[in-house]
Amino acid sequence: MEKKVMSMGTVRELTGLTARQIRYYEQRQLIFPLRTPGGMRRYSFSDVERIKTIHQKLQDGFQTVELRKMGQL
Amino acid sequence: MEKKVMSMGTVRELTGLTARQIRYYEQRQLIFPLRTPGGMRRYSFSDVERIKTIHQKLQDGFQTVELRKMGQL
DNA sequence: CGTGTAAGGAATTCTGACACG
DNA sequence: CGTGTAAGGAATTCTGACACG
Repeated sequence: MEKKVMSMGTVRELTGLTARQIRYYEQRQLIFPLRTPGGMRRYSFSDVERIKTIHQKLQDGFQTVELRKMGQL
Repeated sequence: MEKKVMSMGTVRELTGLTARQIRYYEQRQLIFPLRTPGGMRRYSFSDVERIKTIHQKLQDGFQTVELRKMGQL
């Protein structure tokens, strides 16, 4: 499940989040999608799970900086 | 591995085949990718394996019609 | 039969910015 | 801080067709 194979659209479907949210988590150094030669992001199933957890934590009141420090998620 | 999550580009990478070949196998009823509302194809890891097998069989001299009859691959 | 390619269009994604609170 | 949105461009994919052998 580590293979980075899905594009933004699929991740949006699987997580229920918006592209904006997903990209923001990356900007905050919480996820690290791969890039195709053309610049497109590629995510793994693990990334999807991580994104869900991140969003959940944010709902619980945490901030992205804290989540980054926590490391695991 | 049944989830249809990857687009053509990823499948091309994982199989080493061209989009033309992959679409042809679909036209021959050997694989059945999902379609996004916008008409884009989505494949699963199982599809990728199946595509590899199909190509191998073709190399072995089989024809798509025969492969379809065989069913399993 | 299985695959290559040029052609034109449509869907998808990307970045940087302005906005809100 | 986390997210929405309009803007313009670039990458990706789609289909139908002509070609070859």
